[in-house]
Amino acid sequence: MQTIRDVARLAGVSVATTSKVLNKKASVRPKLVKRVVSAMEALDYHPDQVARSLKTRQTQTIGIVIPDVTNPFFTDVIRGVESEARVQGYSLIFCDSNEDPSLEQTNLKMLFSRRVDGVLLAPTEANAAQDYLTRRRFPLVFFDRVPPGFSGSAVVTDNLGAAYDATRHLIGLGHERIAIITGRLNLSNGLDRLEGFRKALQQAGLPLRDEYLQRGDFQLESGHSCGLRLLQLAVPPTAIFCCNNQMTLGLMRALGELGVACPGRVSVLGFDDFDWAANFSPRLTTVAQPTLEMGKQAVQMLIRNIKSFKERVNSDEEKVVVLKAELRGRDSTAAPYSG
Amino acid sequence: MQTIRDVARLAGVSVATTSKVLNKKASVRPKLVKRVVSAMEALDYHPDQVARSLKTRQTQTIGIVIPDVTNPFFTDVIRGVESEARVQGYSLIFCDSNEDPSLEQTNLKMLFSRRVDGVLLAPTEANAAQDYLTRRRFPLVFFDRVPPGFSGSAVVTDNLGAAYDATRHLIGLGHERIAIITGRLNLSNGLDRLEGFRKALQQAGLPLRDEYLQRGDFQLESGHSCGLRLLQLAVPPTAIFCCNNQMTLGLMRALGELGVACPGRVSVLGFDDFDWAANFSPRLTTVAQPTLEMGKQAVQMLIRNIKSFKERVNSDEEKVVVLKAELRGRDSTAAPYSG
DNA sequence: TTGAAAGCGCTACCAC
DNA sequence: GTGGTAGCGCTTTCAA
Repeated sequence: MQTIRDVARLAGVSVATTSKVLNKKASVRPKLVKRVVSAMEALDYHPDQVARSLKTRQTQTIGIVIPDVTNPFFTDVIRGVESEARVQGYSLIFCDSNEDPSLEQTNLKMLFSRRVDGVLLAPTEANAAQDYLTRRRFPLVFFDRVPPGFSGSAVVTDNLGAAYDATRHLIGLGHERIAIITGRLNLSNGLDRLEGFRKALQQAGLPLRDEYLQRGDFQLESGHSCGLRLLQLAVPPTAIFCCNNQMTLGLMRALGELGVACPGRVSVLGFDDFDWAANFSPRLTTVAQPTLEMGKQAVQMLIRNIKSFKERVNSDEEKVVVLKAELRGRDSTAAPYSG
Repeated sequence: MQTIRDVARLAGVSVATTSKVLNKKASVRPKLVKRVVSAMEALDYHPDQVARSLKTRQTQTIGIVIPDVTNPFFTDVIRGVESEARVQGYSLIFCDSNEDPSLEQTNLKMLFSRRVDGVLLAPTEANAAQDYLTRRRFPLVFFDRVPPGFSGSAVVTDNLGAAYDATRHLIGLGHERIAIITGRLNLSNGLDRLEGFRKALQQAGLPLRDEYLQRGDFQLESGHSCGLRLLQLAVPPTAIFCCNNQMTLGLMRALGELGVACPGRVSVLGFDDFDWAANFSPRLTTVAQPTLEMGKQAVQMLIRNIKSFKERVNSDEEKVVVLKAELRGRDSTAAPYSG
């Protein structure tokens, strides 16, 4: 492995000068620049980022912790994160917490030990990482979900508004027996979607029966079991609002097993859109979150935080960007069955 | 930020001893160990991995470069990679090459500069990274796909066998007019699937008409356009073998647009399985690759390579592990239409 | 404009 | 069993 000394020697200049050329900072005589550059090429020199990081106290690396790589929502966000990070000169250390708070904690510690400049986190628990933010005042941006009563930096979707609009869509179609399969209710994404649903029902003067509120956990299987329960009710709902993509898939399986037609017998409106939802059968009506945008904005906010952290400016650190979702009407929702 | 000196001072021992406790290597009196450990806790000390890496010349980090995070096949592999890497004490630097060879090159250079201990790569081009492998003799394991004539370390699916079995399935159903939508034909995954298809046809004495061989590029849109072309032929095929998931989705869209029933009018067999395929309508018959296994094995092989690289053992470095795929028969394939 | 040298936090060698 | 210290490759004073 070639070092900066090798380059300096070959170019016949000092290590200091070589470093200056490398970083294009101080002014160096063009003649020397040329010599150094060609020495670098001749030696196929790649500066050691590790050594550089040790000296400069920054790694140009950000960590990202998500609960499930397999969920298309998160991979769509990651796509935005990855490209924005690269453009800004940062690399990404990727961690999957598997929706496990203790693994999340482990990952966070690892990232911290690796001296990442900042962290992007979709937390699994109310206060797991909150800790790190406040105790260490470490650059940390939440995305997708935040703990209730959160104060800090985050990029999220307007879940309440999106759920409200989705429910209005169902009501507008004429549905009166509308059920919901919620996600976990410990964080804003689950909580706000339920809240928006409630608000729309209330405004329309529609009741929310206990048995129409099924608590899921954002995993496929809970969508399946909640769906089964809902569809086998004495008076089943004519429409179901399902709070994320994995559960929607589970719900559709339940429909299939029971031979319940959609949208013939029951309309389904799912939270989260992605390529395959548009070609599901029936083509799914969904709430599409601005995933790419969320990823990009989260990176940008994090980098701003990193900068102000470095300069000990604590002013602008706390804010939440709220992105709008979009309702994509397709074939899984229709007027209620009346026969 | 606390350093090892702070810990040493508080514990009343030397830096050397502290380091020994930290790395559990040399023997230290239990009494001192205790003092050091509690000093670490008191100071909330996190050893600086950057400094450690500089000294030890290893980062305990592996880089992974994939062509598309959004493709469920790759995210499934990543899941296996992530968990195995974590268990083995490695972190993951994640890069998306976006199927762009020059971006792949950039990513590789970045990883190299960051002194990752090794790289996992699903290449986009025949000889892009091959270079790095041979010139630098850097620990590198390919997965999913390798250049034709490849020699080196890799973990791949038995694409030829899987495609052969898939085609046999179609033939067994009674199909004689069988078409294929291929992927890009520059790497083993595209090449071998076509080859397996050809072999099965040939063995059955079935012809492969020119117009039944549609060249796609593994992207959704090519599946769509190839599908359209196939279905509008004067004598359309009764079955289509589609060489990856994204193209299968595109193909299903084409079927939908043209109102062609599946499996009524045409059977579809897609390469790559994942959660949503099983509930697509119709439920898709697919070839399921052992994605998790591929991820795990690739990591294990890479770590073996890293070890032997470190010890300058060049013996066992070149080998290819071939994993078996599994045909999952569902509803998108049936006997040909005969009316 | 250039270069000598200190030092980032850690490990590992070597002397005790 | 313990500790002093050189040095990993780099950046960054500071003096020339």
